[in-house]
Amino acid sequence: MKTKICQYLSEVLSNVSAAELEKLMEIPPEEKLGDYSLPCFALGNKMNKNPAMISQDAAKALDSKKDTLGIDKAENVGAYCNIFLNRLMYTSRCVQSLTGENLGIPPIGMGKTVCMDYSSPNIAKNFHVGCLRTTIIGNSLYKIHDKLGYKVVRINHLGDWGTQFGKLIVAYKLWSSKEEIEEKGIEELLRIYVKFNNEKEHNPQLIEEARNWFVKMERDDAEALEIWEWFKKISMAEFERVYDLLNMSFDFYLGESFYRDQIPALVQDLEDRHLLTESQGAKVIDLTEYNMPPCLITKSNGSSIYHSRDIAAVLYRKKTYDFEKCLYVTGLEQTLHFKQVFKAIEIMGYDWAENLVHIPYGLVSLAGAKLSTRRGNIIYAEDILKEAVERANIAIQEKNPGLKDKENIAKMVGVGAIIFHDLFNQRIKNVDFSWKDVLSFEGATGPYAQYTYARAKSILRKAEINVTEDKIDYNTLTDDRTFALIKTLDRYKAAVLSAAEKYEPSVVARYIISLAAAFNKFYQECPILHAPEETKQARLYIVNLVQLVLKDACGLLGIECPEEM
RNA sequence: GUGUCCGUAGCUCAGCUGGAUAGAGCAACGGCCUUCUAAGCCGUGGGUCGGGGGUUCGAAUCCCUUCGGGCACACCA
Repeated sequence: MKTKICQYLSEVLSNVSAAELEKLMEIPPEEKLGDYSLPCFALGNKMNKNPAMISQDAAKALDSKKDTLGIDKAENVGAYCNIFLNRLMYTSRCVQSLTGENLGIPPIGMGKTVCMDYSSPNIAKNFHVGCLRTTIIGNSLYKIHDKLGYKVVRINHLGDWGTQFGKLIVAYKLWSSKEEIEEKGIEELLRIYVKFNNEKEHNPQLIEEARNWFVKMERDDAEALEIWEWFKKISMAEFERVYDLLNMSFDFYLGESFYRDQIPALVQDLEDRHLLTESQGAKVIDLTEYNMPPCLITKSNGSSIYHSRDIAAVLYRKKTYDFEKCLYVTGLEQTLHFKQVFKAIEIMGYDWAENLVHIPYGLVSLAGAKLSTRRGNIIYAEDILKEAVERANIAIQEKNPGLKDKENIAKMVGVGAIIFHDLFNQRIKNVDFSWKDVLSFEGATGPYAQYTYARAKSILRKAEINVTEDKIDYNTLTDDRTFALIKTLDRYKAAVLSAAEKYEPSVVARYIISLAAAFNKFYQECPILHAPEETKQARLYIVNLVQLVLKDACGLLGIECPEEM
């Protein structure tokens, strides 16, 4: 509709293309100013004419063609040409689009592969709030890309290689035992890891031993690898519990260790390309001409480091999956790291370096202080999720004690609240963790969206009829509330596309809230089951669309919607 | 110090590819359950968009500068 209007206007107004007009066209701040508006100020210069006159001409021209363009009226206010859409035409077009394939969302990613590296927790450390963010954001971006037709390869790049395992081995030998670790699991691993970090302050020799153990690991020392495998197994069990709670999964668990045998070839390759320089015994890629610190490839003791492992990993992924894009969802603090890695790929001569995208998110703090395992300033993902489910249980007990399948619904609601809370704000924002905020079920929250869905579903159940699109009398859908709701439904496609373009799930989360709010207003003012037959059928059809879009959109965030709550 | 991100209502944030009186949610206060789930809806109060310049017909939005805060700056990941 908008396109048609702009096309026509470009014919009437001289010297402006339809595309330019479409870019200028905006949605007025207030409903009574119309559905679309064309500010003509910028056209003034271009056409060497008074903007108000242009606007007047545009309005006049549109008015004369209103039937074919699907508008009710166009009026000139100042230098704005305000356009009021014909609600009948707009509504039917929008409803038809949503009735079509995939809720009208275009498969722009068809035939393209995207690799995603996210979650990637560190072995031997608990899965905490920070890990929760990359997991939830990454999962949502996966769902969004999947929706758009991309083939997504989800890779959990576990932090399962590196000097920290040398530290753990040293700590294990000094302060723990097989029995203690078998008994207490990850808690014990964490205890000795913390102890190591405290002890090394006054005993620098420890860190040297740890590095040596890591060198042994890289040389396939049997004892070292056996201990490492064991620690990894213990950690994975905990991670799996969290992923199960979240109902999230991966295509591959390919941790850093997976690439260890590819490092020598990488070093040789870099050597051949004359990109490596020796610096203090280490091999580095010098990046001073790009205004960056050097990119470390091997340490002075010969062992690999996260830069080299990330480079090896992306080369492997390109070779194996031939990705269109490779996305990395990690904390903001790793920005420089990825800039270096991407630059290294670029100067190795790979033009696909520009398709590597770091998707950073802000830091999580607690009571204003940095999260720190050592100071006990830490919150575990599992605890948050369980607490939220517990709160949801209590809420159900209060609000709907007769509900069936309470346990499952409490899980959906509690986990939904956590996921939504993590996705509602732009990912770049730092968050200070607050139990009160995270466990809120009112206002702009996951449970609000789920509740709205349940309300819609409840109506459809009670209606006991199935309305088809051809039965709708669009004349019954032209009131302000309903029209506002339909206009909101119409924004779904744009929201999904924008979220994908910006790698920003919050766009979808915000959209969900606006749709839920529009529906709840509609619900309040427009009776559905008690409306006259024609109106009832048409409204039921809209309720059905709302329900479909809500569920679909929540799905893009990784949130499940219960049929009742 | 260098780089980078953030600064909008009491709190948490939208808006930032420039446009009409700056929007939500929470918190506060006041209404609405004999009608489709009150985890809802309606209303009231609350803002020199960190400060200062500049560009523009027009700046929360773009540029410069300044202040405040976060993060990063090779042998941890």
